Amino acid sequence: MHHPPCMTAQSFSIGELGRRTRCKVQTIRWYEEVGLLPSPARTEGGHRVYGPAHLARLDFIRHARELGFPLDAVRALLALTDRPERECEEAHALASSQLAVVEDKLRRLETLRVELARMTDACRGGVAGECRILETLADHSHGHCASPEHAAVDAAGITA
Amino acid sequence: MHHPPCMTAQSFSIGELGRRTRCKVQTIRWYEEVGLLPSPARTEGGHRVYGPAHLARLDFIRHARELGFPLDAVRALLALTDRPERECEEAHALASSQLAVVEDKLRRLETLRVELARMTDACRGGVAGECRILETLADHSHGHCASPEHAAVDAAGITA
DNA sequence: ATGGGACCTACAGTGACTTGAGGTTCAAGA
DNA sequence: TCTTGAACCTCAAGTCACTGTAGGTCCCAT
Repeated sequence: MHHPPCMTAQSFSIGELGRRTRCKVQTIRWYEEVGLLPSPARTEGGHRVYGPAHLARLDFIRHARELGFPLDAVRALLALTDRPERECEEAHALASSQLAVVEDKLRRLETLRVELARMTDACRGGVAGECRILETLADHSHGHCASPEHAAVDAAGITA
Repeated sequence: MHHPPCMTAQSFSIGELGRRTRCKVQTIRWYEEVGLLPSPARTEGGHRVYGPAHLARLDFIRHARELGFPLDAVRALLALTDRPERECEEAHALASSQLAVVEDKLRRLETLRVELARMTDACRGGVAGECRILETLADHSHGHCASPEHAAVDAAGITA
């Protein structure tokens, strides 16, 4: 078990970068591939070598992703940090639309929680033929209340 | 503009089934392909013809999906309805694990909501270089509190 | 007979990665 | 110096639950 290679304060390997950002190595490589993270320098043998700028940028990306911003929004936010003289209206718009998305999901998940809780509560064990859970699922007139056009939308997904 | 074809109480087309279950036609075909919905009879010309049993089964599937059960769970639940003499323990286990998933997501989304609200609140307009939103995202020591091993897990996804 | 909506198959694309195969490089210990 | 084996490399395919497209066929009211 040896220590990580090329591990200084200024320069580190992809594995070390992953450790510092709680990000999988493959994910880092993928962010590079899709242009979120600039291609780093390489060793003679072809291993990636990162510096503090990469670390900061990846931290930014991870934080934004953890808040549920889709990659396109992350890209737009990164572009803003690269041009600090521009107005930050766009950042505000992206953040508040993400807030709206999250609030909407909270409302819908709460509805699901209530129905699931009712289901599990009603089931008193026994045979599948008499199971309340299965009955509820089979009930044609179940009480979901999404608007028609958004009926089946993303209720499974709830993807931030 | 003609009325839907072969549209009786007992037998109907894929389009009519979709209308009755709020389910897209392609999705129905896909459920058939992956074995959730049995292959229906066909007309001479090859059009699918469904009956009440298909309608009931698809309603069941849609309802379970809307509650966020993954397809494998839906498959297991359907298997139980097909064997009503078996114990419903499994249904109970599936429902309560789904409830736990939803509750976990609610907790995490609430955390996100608070942080996003704080961010948008703090931003008072101006130039990107001074934007609170961008600063917060860039802040290395941001206050997310997920456990280490679940840190970046699905915070973007929040997939039910 | 005709027009055109509804249907058919087959395949590609989505988001955001994850997993796998198969091979190469690096650094520590002997 | 050599060996070991974790960490690295590329490329390709798989995940989930669909959605969308292309190019054709069928059905049925007029």
